[in-house]
Amino acid sequence: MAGAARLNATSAVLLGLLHEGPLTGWDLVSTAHARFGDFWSLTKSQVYRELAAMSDGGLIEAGDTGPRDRKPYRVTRAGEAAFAEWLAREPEAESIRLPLLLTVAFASRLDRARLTEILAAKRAGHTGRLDDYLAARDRLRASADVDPARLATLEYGIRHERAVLEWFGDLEAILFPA
Amino acid sequence: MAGAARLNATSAVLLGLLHEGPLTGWDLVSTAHARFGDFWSLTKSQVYRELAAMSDGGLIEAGDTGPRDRKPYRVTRAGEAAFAEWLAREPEAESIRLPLLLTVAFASRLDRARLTEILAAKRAGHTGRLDDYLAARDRLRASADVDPARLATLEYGIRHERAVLEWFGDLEAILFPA
DNA sequence: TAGAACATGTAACGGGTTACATGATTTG
DNA sequence: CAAATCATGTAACCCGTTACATGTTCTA
Repeated sequence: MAGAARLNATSAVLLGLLHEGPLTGWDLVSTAHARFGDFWSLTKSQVYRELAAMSDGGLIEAGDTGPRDRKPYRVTRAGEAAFAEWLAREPEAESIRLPLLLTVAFASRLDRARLTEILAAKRAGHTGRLDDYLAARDRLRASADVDPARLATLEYGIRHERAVLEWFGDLEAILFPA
Repeated sequence: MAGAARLNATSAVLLGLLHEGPLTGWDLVSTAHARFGDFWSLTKSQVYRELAAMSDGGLIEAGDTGPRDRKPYRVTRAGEAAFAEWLAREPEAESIRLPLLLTVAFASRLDRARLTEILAAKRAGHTGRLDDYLAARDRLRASADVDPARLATLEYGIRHERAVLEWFGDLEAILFPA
């Protein structure tokens, strides 16, 4: 029965997507990547593993196998309950792991030219991502049915990237004061 | 010889700290927490595990055991080389995992009052963290020997927190357009 | 002298990543 | 008919977290 092992965030994401209709593992991978990839990554190994576990736990059920072994899953009542409980809980603290800041923290031990190179590359990456987010926002706003939740998460990305880019702008001045 | 298994970021952090002089596992835990905790967390289990592994790999060496079984480690030549190589590499992409954004992404399935509650709590947390960072920056600037690298990482935190707080300010308007 | 802080570690688990393995269907 | 894409999954590893286990030294 219910007491099922606490849902982890990755399964919860999958369960949440399945609330919109049956999907196969493959669909879940691509949908999750498109919708949440910017702030929650997952791999197909995880997806198939969690689907198997949730199926065992009675949170989802597989429907009839279609062409190419497509196996659509749908949420059960127990799954709906588990998801509702997960969604209403206090969200975990974000786990922060920023490899670039480690490099910066040890900047004094790094050749300055190499450091500049690394920073330029990272900066370009963030610029590109900001552009992507802005373009996505434009597209979203222009579309018929704007999904406010998607707009909200996109907006997070935009503000974050802008902040990071501002930081890059001041970084050399901070690291190498006159 | 060298070909030693690629250094992971957590060992690299420890190695980097050991470049400033011998430290015990205990010292490393507290120093790493103080210096990098804002963007790279680690636990003592990891520290003792990585110290053992690096010692096996010849990257560090234990000195004489002191009182309370204090066991100071120091970096070897091989360790210096491994760290230098690690530091000059292209930093990994940041792994992003923001549980709050999952909650926001599924906001439409969540009771609005509960959502507001969750957002308020998270927002307060970010406000507190920003205050901490600002205070730390003041202290750092006032100190005799300002460490530019520490200032740079702190500055990242400050800009990030400000951006997040701005986002919170607009969030309800985005999620619940008039 | 009791409790806090110091100090070391192990064991077990959870979950993210990568590599491996296989085959079906579509499309050019 | 070849190549790309679709589609499923397993195995092994790495590493972060939590709980467990033990003992020492300082300090109030």
